[in-house]
Amino acid sequence: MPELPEVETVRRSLLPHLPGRQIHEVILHKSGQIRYPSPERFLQQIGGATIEAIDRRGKYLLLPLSGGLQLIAHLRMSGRLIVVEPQEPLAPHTHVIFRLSSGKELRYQDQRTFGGFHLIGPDKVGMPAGLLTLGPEPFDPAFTPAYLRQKLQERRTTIKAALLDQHLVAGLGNIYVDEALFASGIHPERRSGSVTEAEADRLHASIQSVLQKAIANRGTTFSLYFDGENRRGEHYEELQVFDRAGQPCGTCGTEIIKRRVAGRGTHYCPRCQPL
DNA sequence: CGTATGCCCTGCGCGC
DNA sequence: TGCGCGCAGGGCATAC
Repeated sequence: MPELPEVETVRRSLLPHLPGRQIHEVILHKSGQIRYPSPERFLQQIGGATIEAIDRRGKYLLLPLSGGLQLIAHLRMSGRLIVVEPQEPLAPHTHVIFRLSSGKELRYQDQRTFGGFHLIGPDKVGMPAGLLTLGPEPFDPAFTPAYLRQKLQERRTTIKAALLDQHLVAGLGNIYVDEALFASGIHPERRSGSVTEAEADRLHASIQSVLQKAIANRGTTFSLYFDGENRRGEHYEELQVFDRAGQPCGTCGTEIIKRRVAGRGTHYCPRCQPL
Protein backbone atom coordinates (compact mmCIF):
# COMPACT_ATOMS: atom_id res chain seq x y z
CA MET A 1 0.00 0.00 0.00
CA PRO A 2 2.09 2.88 -1.22
CA GLU A 3 2.07 5.90 1.08
CA LEU A 4 4.37 8.91 0.90
CA PRO A 5 7.66 7.02 1.58
CA GLU A 6 6.84 4.35 -1.01
CA VAL A 7 5.72 6.85 -3.66
CA GLU A 8 8.83 8.94 -2.99
CA THR A 9 10.97 5.80 -3.39
CA VAL A 10 9.25 5.00 -6.69
CA ARG A 11 9.89 8.56 -7.82
CA ARG A 12 13.59 8.37 -6.97
CA SER A 13 13.98 4.98 -8.62
CA LEU A 14 12.40 6.28 -11.83
CA LEU A 15 14.52 9.44 -11.87
CA PRO A 16 17.43 7.92 -13.86
CA HIS A 17 15.03 6.40 -16.40
CA LEU A 18 12.33 8.94 -17.26
CA PRO A 19 13.29 12.64 -17.50
CA GLY A 20 14.46 13.49 -21.01
CA ARG A 21 12.93 10.36 -22.54
CA GLN A 22 10.33 10.58 -25.24
CA ILE A 23 7.19 8.44 -25.14
CA HIS A 24 7.21 6.72 -28.52
CA GLU A 25 4.05 4.76 -28.04
CA VAL A 26 1.57 3.74 -25.35
CA ILE A 27 -0.02 0.30 -25.36
CA LEU A 28 -3.21 -0.21 -23.37
CA HIS A 29 -3.87 -3.77 -22.31
CA LYS A 30 -6.70 -2.55 -20.13
CA SER A 31 -8.09 0.93 -20.63
CA GLY A 32 -9.88 1.20 -17.27
CA GLN A 33 -6.79 2.64 -15.61
CA ILE A 34 -6.94 5.71 -17.86
CA ARG A 35 -9.10 8.02 -15.72
CA TYR A 36 -8.97 11.15 -17.86
CA PRO A 37 -9.46 11.88 -20.71
CA SER A 38 -10.93 9.03 -22.81
CA PRO A 39 -8.43 6.26 -23.67
CA GLU A 40 -8.56 7.35 -27.33
CA ARG A 41 -7.74 10.98 -26.54
CA PHE A 42 -5.14 9.90 -23.97
CA LEU A 43 -3.23 7.89 -26.60
CA GLN A 44 -3.59 10.63 -29.18
CA GLN A 45 -2.31 13.38 -26.88
CA ILE A 46 0.55 11.55 -25.16
CA GLY A 47 2.18 10.01 -28.23
CA GLY A 48 5.54 11.69 -28.99
CA ALA A 49 5.63 13.75 -25.80
CA THR A 50 8.86 14.01 -23.81
CA ILE A 51 8.94 13.45 -20.04
CA GLU A 52 10.51 16.54 -18.50
CA ALA A 53 10.58 15.57 -14.83
CA ILE A 54 9.05 13.32 -12.20
CA ASP A 55 7.69 14.99 -9.09
CA ARG A 56 5.57 13.90 -6.16
CA ARG A 57 2.72 15.58 -4.30
CA GLY A 58 1.30 13.52 -1.43
CA LYS A 59 0.76 10.08 -2.90
CA TYR A 60 0.48 11.40 -6.47
CA LEU A 61 3.28 11.15 -9.01
CA LEU A 62 3.41 14.15 -11.34
CA LEU A 63 5.17 13.92 -14.70
CA PRO A 64 5.34 17.19 -16.60
CA LEU A 65 5.52 16.47 -20.35
CA SER A 66 6.50 18.59 -23.32
CA GLY A 67 3.70 20.61 -24.88
CA GLY A 68 2.24 21.75 -21.56
CA LEU A 69 0.89 18.33 -20.70
CA GLN A 70 1.08 16.68 -17.31
CA LEU A 71 0.75 12.96 -16.62
CA ILE A 72 -0.56 12.23 -13.12
CA ALA A 73 -0.32 8.74 -11.67
CA HIS A 74 -1.78 7.32 -8.46
CA LEU A 75 -0.84 3.79 -7.37
CA ARG A 76 -3.62 3.43 -4.76
CA MET A 77 -3.41 -0.05 -3.22
CA SER A 78 -1.54 -2.24 -5.65
CA GLY A 79 -0.25 -0.11 -8.52
CA ARG A 80 3.36 -0.53 -9.61
CA LEU A 81 5.44 1.47 -12.08
CA ILE A 82 8.58 -0.28 -13.27
CA VAL A 83 11.13 0.34 -16.01
CA VAL A 84 12.28 -2.82 -17.79
CA GLU A 85 13.84 -4.02 -21.03
CA PRO A 86 11.16 -4.75 -23.64
CA GLN A 87 12.06 -8.45 -23.80
CA GLU A 88 11.20 -8.82 -20.10
CA PRO A 89 8.13 -11.11 -19.82
CA LEU A 90 4.91 -9.29 -19.00
CA ALA A 91 4.04 -9.55 -15.32
CA PRO A 92 0.41 -10.38 -14.49
CA HIS A 93 -1.95 -7.39 -14.37
CA THR A 94 0.17 -5.26 -16.67
CA HIS A 95 -2.35 -2.71 -17.93
CA VAL A 96 -0.33 0.06 -19.57
CA ILE A 97 3.04 0.06 -21.37
CA PHE A 98 4.90 3.26 -22.28
CA ARG A 99 7.57 2.60 -24.92
CA LEU A 100 10.43 5.03 -24.28
CA SER A 101 13.08 6.54 -26.55
CA SER A 102 15.72 4.85 -24.35
CA GLY A 103 14.52 1.52 -25.72
CA LYS A 104 13.11 0.55 -22.33
CA GLU A 105 9.52 0.29 -21.27
CA LEU A 106 7.70 1.91 -18.37
CA ARG A 107 5.05 -0.59 -17.30
CA TYR A 108 2.05 -0.09 -15.06
CA GLN A 109 0.76 -3.17 -13.25
CA ASP A 110 -2.12 -3.11 -10.81
CA GLN A 111 -3.67 -6.21 -9.31
CA ARG A 112 -6.66 -4.47 -7.74
CA THR A 113 -7.00 -1.85 -10.50
CA PHE A 114 -7.67 0.99 -8.06
CA GLY A 115 -4.90 3.18 -9.40
CA GLY A 116 -4.59 4.98 -12.69
CA PHE A 117 -3.62 7.95 -14.82
CA HIS A 118 -4.86 11.44 -15.57
CA LEU A 119 -3.47 13.38 -18.54
CA ILE A 120 -3.94 17.10 -18.03
CA GLY A 121 -3.51 19.94 -20.50
CA PRO A 122 -2.46 23.54 -19.78
CA ASP A 123 -6.08 24.35 -18.79
CA LYS A 124 -5.85 21.90 -15.84
CA VAL A 125 -9.24 20.41 -16.73
CA GLY A 126 -9.55 16.82 -15.55
CA MET A 127 -7.27 17.12 -12.51
CA PRO A 128 -8.06 14.59 -9.78
CA ALA A 129 -10.28 16.40 -7.28
CA GLY A 130 -8.17 15.28 -4.34
CA LEU A 131 -5.03 16.81 -5.77
CA LEU A 132 -6.63 20.24 -5.92
CA THR A 133 -7.53 20.24 -2.24
CA LEU A 134 -4.50 18.36 -0.92
CA GLY A 135 -3.05 19.50 2.42
CA PRO A 136 0.59 20.54 2.93
CA GLU A 137 3.49 18.16 2.46
CA PRO A 138 4.75 16.84 5.83
CA PHE A 139 8.18 18.37 5.15
CA ASP A 140 6.88 21.68 3.80
CA PRO A 141 7.63 24.70 6.03
CA ALA A 142 3.86 25.34 6.04
CA PHE A 143 3.36 22.12 8.01
CA THR A 144 4.25 23.49 11.42
CA PRO A 145 3.39 22.18 14.90
CA ALA A 146 1.04 25.17 15.26
CA TYR A 147 -0.74 24.30 11.99
CA LEU A 148 -1.20 20.67 13.07
CA ARG A 149 -2.39 21.73 16.54
CA GLN A 150 -5.00 24.08 15.07
CA LYS A 151 -6.29 21.62 12.45
CA LEU A 152 -6.63 18.86 15.05
CA GLN A 153 -8.57 21.24 17.30
CA GLU A 154 -11.10 21.90 14.52
CA ARG A 155 -11.93 18.25 13.93
CA ARG A 156 -14.67 16.33 15.78
CA THR A 157 -13.54 12.86 14.66
CA THR A 158 -10.87 10.47 15.93
CA ILE A 159 -7.19 11.38 15.64
CA LYS A 160 -6.76 8.38 13.32
CA ALA A 161 -9.42 9.62 10.87
CA ALA A 162 -8.05 13.16 11.02
CA LEU A 163 -4.53 12.04 10.09
CA LEU A 164 -5.77 9.83 7.26
CA ASP A 165 -7.55 12.86 5.77
CA GLN A 166 -5.33 14.11 2.95
CA HIS A 167 -6.72 17.64 3.36
CA LEU A 168 -5.02 17.94 6.75
CA VAL A 169 -1.60 16.69 5.70
CA ALA A 170 -0.64 14.95 2.46
CA GLY A 171 0.82 11.48 2.16
CA LEU A 172 0.01 9.64 5.39
CA GLY A 173 -1.77 6.29 5.04
CA ASN A 174 -2.72 3.47 7.33
CA ILE A 175 0.79 2.23 8.14
CA TYR A 176 2.44 5.54 9.02
CA VAL A 177 -0.54 6.95 10.90
CA ASP A 178 -0.39 3.95 13.25
CA GLU A 179 3.38 4.29 13.56
CA ALA A 180 3.30 8.05 14.21
CA LEU A 181 0.56 7.68 16.86
CA PHE A 182 2.59 4.98 18.61
CA ALA A 183 5.74 7.11 18.48
CA SER A 184 3.90 9.97 20.15
CA GLY A 185 1.97 7.84 22.66
CA ILE A 186 -1.50 8.81 21.42
CA HIS A 187 -4.39 6.32 21.28
CA PRO A 188 -5.88 6.19 17.74
CA GLU A 189 -9.43 6.59 19.08
CA ARG A 190 -8.71 9.81 20.96
CA ARG A 191 -10.90 12.68 19.78
CA SER A 192 -8.79 14.82 17.49
CA GLY A 193 -9.80 17.94 19.40
CA SER A 194 -8.76 16.46 22.75
CA VAL A 195 -5.11 16.26 21.77
CA THR A 196 -3.09 18.67 23.92
CA GLU A 197 -0.54 21.17 22.63
CA ALA A 198 2.32 19.06 23.90
CA GLU A 199 0.88 15.96 22.26
CA ALA A 200 0.33 17.73 18.95
CA ASP A 201 3.92 18.97 19.00
CA ARG A 202 5.14 15.45 19.72
CA LEU A 203 2.90 14.08 16.94
CA HIS A 204 4.31 16.61 14.48
CA ALA A 205 7.84 15.47 15.27
CA SER A 206 6.79 11.81 15.09
CA ILE A 207 5.15 12.20 11.69
CA GLN A 208 8.32 13.70 10.27
CA SER A 209 10.71 11.21 11.86
CA VAL A 210 8.59 8.15 11.00
CA LEU A 211 8.34 9.23 7.35
CA GLN A 212 12.01 10.18 7.18
CA LYS A 213 13.14 6.79 8.48
CA ALA A 214 10.78 4.98 6.12
CA ILE A 215 12.12 6.94 3.13
CA ALA A 216 15.68 6.13 4.23
CA ASN A 217 14.68 2.45 4.19
CA ARG A 218 13.11 2.89 0.73
CA GLY A 219 9.61 2.22 2.02
CA THR A 220 7.73 -0.72 3.51
CA THR A 221 7.10 -3.79 1.38
CA PHE A 222 4.04 -5.27 3.07
CA SER A 223 2.70 -7.46 0.30
CA LEU A 224 2.43 -5.72 -3.03
CA TYR A 225 4.78 -2.76 -2.96
CA PHE A 226 7.96 -2.63 -5.09
CA ASP A 227 9.83 0.38 -6.43
CA GLY A 228 10.47 1.37 -10.07
CA GLU A 229 13.37 -1.06 -10.34
CA ASN A 230 11.32 -3.86 -8.77
CA ARG A 231 13.15 -3.72 -5.44
CA ARG A 232 11.56 -4.29 -2.05
CA GLY A 233 11.48 -1.64 0.64
CA GLU A 234 13.38 -2.47 3.84
CA HIS A 235 11.21 -0.68 6.38
CA TYR A 236 8.96 -3.59 7.35
CA GLU A 237 11.41 -4.75 10.04
CA GLU A 238 11.29 -1.30 11.65
CA LEU A 239 7.52 -1.19 12.13
CA GLN A 240 6.62 -0.87 15.82
CA VAL A 241 2.89 -1.63 15.71
CA PHE A 242 1.59 -2.04 12.16
CA ASP A 243 0.92 -5.72 11.31
CA ARG A 244 2.24 -6.68 14.77
CA ALA A 245 -1.04 -7.65 16.47
CA GLY A 246 -0.43 -10.17 19.26
CA GLN A 247 3.29 -9.44 19.40
CA PRO A 248 4.90 -7.68 22.38
CA CYS A 249 5.37 -3.92 22.27
CA GLY A 250 9.06 -3.10 21.85
CA THR A 251 8.83 -0.51 24.61
CA CYS A 252 6.79 -2.18 27.39
CA GLY A 253 6.16 -5.77 26.26
CA THR A 254 2.36 -5.44 26.28
CA GLU A 255 0.56 -7.24 23.45
CA ILE A 256 -0.11 -5.05 20.42
CA ILE A 257 -3.86 -4.69 19.74
CA LYS A 258 -5.53 -4.57 16.34
CA ARG A 259 -9.03 -3.17 15.96
CA ARG A 260 -11.12 -1.23 13.48
CA VAL A 261 -10.89 2.55 13.76
CA ALA A 262 -12.08 4.98 11.08
CA GLY A 263 -12.93 1.95 8.94
CA ARG A 264 -9.29 0.80 8.92
CA GLY A 265 -7.35 -1.97 10.62
CA THR A 266 -5.60 -0.06 13.42
CA HIS A 267 -2.67 -1.21 15.52
CA TYR A 268 -1.57 0.21 18.87
CA CYS A 269 -0.08 -0.57 22.25
CA PRO A 270 -2.80 -0.22 24.92
CA ARG A 271 -0.22 0.64 27.57
CA CYS A 272 1.98 3.12 25.68
CA GLN A 273 -1.10 4.70 24.05
CA PRO A 274 -3.74 4.88 26.80
CA LEU A 275 -7.21 6.22 26.01
C1' DC B 1 -20.23 21.90 5.58
C1' DG B 2 -18.31 18.09 8.34
C1' DT B 3 -18.60 13.40 9.14
C1' DA B 4 -19.69 8.51 8.25
C1' DT B 5 -20.38 4.74 5.22
C1' DG B 6 -20.03 1.88 1.19
C1' DC B 7 -17.96 0.91 -3.08
C1' DC B 8 -14.41 -0.11 -6.48
C1' DC B 9 -11.26 -4.78 -7.27
C1' DT B 10 -8.50 -9.17 -6.86
C1' DG B 11 -6.05 -12.63 -4.22
C1' DC B 12 -5.45 -14.77 -0.13
C1' DG B 13 -6.51 -17.03 4.32
C1' DC B 14 -9.68 -19.11 6.99
C1' DG B 15 -13.57 -22.13 8.36
C1' DC B 16 -16.53 -25.74 7.30
C1' DT C 1 -9.73 -31.24 -0.98
C1' DG C 2 -12.64 -27.61 -2.32
C1' DC C 3 -15.59 -24.06 -1.93
C1' DG C 4 -17.30 -19.62 -0.34
C1' DC C 5 -16.91 -15.95 2.47
C1' DG C 6 -14.53 -12.01 4.61
C1' DC C 7 -10.77 -9.09 4.61
C1' DA C 8 -7.23 -5.82 2.78
C1' DG C 9 -7.76 -0.14 1.89
C1' DG C 10 -7.15 5.26 -0.89
C1' DG C 11 -10.06 8.15 -2.59
C1' DC C 12 -14.42 9.27 -4.10
C1' DA C 13 -19.63 9.33 -4.28
C1' DT C 14 -23.39 9.47 -1.58
C1' DA C 15 -26.19 10.09 2.58
C1' DC C 16 -27.25 12.42 6.68
